[in-house]
Amino acid sequence: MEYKPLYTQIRDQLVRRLVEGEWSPGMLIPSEMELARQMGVSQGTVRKALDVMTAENLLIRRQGKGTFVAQPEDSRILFQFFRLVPDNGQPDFPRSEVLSRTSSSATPAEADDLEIGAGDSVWRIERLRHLAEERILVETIVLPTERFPDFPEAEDMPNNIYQLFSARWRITIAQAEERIKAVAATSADAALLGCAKNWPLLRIHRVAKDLENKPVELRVSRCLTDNIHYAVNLR
Amino acid sequence: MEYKPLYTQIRDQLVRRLVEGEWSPGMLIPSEMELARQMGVSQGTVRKALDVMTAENLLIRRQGKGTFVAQPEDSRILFQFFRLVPDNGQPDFPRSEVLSRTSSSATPAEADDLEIGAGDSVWRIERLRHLAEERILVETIVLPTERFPDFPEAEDMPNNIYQLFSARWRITIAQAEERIKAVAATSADAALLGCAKNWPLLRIHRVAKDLENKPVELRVSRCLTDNIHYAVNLR
DNA sequence: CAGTGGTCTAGACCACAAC
DNA sequence: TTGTGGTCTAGACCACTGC
Repeated sequence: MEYKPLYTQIRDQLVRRLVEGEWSPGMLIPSEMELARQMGVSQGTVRKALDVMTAENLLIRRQGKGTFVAQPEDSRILFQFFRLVPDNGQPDFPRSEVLSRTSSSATPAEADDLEIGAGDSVWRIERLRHLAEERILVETIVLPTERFPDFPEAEDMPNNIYQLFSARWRITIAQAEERIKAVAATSADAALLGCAKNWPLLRIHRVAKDLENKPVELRVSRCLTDNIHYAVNLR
Repeated sequence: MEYKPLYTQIRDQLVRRLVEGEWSPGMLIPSEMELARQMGVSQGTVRKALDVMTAENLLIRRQGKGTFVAQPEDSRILFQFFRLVPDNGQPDFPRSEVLSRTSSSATPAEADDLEIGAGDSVWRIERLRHLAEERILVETIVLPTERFPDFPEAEDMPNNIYQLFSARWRITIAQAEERIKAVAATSADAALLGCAKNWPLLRIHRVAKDLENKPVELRVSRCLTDNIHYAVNLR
């Protein structure tokens, strides 16, 4: 019972040090040898823990240079959470236009997704996103007020909102679960996206989680997929 | 240039032995020690190769028992290529009803996806699939005749068509790429699915590839997502 | 009990980057 | 040249399985 290999214990200790802010995104962490000395295990065990964390996209290792904390700007993980690509052409990152930011209370469904109490205070952000001058999606982002104090005063929201989470609240998005459906455009969405009412849209319901696997963000996107698609690789 | 670590060379040799049918799905392969002796490397190098193949879902390892070739029926990989789950309730495997099987020639787009010549002969299968008595999707499967001789004489198609590929033509589906869009139901699809014309459907365009990464199957599914969704986990 | 994979260690050498 | 991660080896012990 409860048996955990040494390397996963080492991994958990290292994640703990990340969560507590000992190392920030982009920083060089100590070498394998140094960590092995600090933690009293062999270099091979540290290596296995680091390999696991690299597979989890938490670290980036460079031969000859060292091991670095991954950051949302790293090209390797830029598209980790953005799977919409043009049917013809290269993947590109969309620019965003904030339509509104309001404070309200969580619906029961939202509270369930975010694992907070029904009626708890949340921020609600509406964004319209463009890819190469085309409107491609409108999305609603719901954030628990408790995890994101002072949100309205935040500087202008960057394209990649997870950069802001990281820089301002030290929150790293490590994982997300998406549920995808096809839905008919509402009048409101149709007006924003410039399509006909009832036009088929891809609805992406995302719950994003932090390093400790606790839900941090709920996001529902409605996408026009006339010239783009959602790409998935099954292995 | 062209440098490949020893363990990837070992992995490639083992995949070769799989492709050539030395070991069949479900079979026990030799132990790490035995393979190390056969191939003239250390047990650790074999282990790394086996770990890679396990991560690729090609092998299943059981402590105390040995290493086995993965088979399409293994519960772990049953849902590897089927991501549609009910909004409420447990994942389940759909039953299938074949609507038609015909022989025709590949359109240019199909030929491109399958990496065959335009106009090459293909089989075309239409299926309607049900989940818990509900019609959930209609799909068109396109297979190159060259890879699947005698297809029409094949015994009744099982629910899981990849079992048939494996058992009858020794073809293992190792990977698939899916492109997802929202589309409006055509009259034909609406009639088959029992929904209104122009009702929003999830369109899944899949190219499935074998162990050597060559395209084997093209499949386009149109799904009713009123009570189910397509689940994705981003890490 | 013997045999398997799983973990852990220790040390060697290689490839790469920075100085 | 020095230090890093990447690969490879060899051997020890543990946990699980089946006899």
